[in-house]
Amino acid sequence: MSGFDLDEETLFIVSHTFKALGEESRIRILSLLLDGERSVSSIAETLDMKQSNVSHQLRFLKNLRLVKSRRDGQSVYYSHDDTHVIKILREMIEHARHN
Amino acid sequence: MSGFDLDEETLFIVSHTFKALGEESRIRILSLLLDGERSVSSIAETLDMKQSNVSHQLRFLKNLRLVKSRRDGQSVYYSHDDTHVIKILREMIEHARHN
DNA sequence: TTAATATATGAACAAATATTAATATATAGA
DNA sequence: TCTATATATTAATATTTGTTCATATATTAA
Repeated sequence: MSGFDLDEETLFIVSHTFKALGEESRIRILSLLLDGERSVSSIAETLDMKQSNVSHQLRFLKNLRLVKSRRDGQSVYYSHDDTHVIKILREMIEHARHN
Repeated sequence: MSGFDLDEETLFIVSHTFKALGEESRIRILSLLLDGERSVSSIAETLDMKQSNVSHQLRFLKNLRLVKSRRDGQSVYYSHDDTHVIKILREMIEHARHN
């Protein structure tokens, strides 16, 4: 009967979602997607990351339903899919700045 | 000129703070501290963790100023030192529950 | 000072994770 | 169909990170 009273499943989701936000490459991807949807290659080019790496990170984010994807022709466009988590990311960035 | 326009230092703080919240052992420590300050040995005993491990995790949290410490005799008592981050943790837990 | 207790630290190890390279799959157009 | 382009996947490697062990430091009491 202490603190948040966390059950195992909640603890699992919380820790994994924070892990998703705890890596610079993924933060930069999520940040980029604030401007709207982006193709994989566009993300890779803009952030100077390997295409396969971007794909891996996007899959990670998609598994947690933080982003969603849409295919149009040869390209696949990714965009945010969790406004609440994005709000939390924004809050943390504001918080980090005012330190 | 994309997304949050993140400078390196902000990116560093944000990613590390999320990392701090992204590990079950540290979430459990922070959760325990909601009830008030606790000594290292008390935390270790309650959470069934090694003393040295608790010490390491507390140092991690303290470096990010998420907790603070106070020595009283032989014991060192730790408590929260960042209400905003705790608020973010609470939000994420609520979010995880309503999924 | 010596012994006992609490905490911190450094090194070693193990496990998890990010990244890369190579390749497979899918789509579009010639 | 063949070629070009975009993305996904698998396996290998590299890096980071959590945990433990052994030990050092600090405090108190005898």
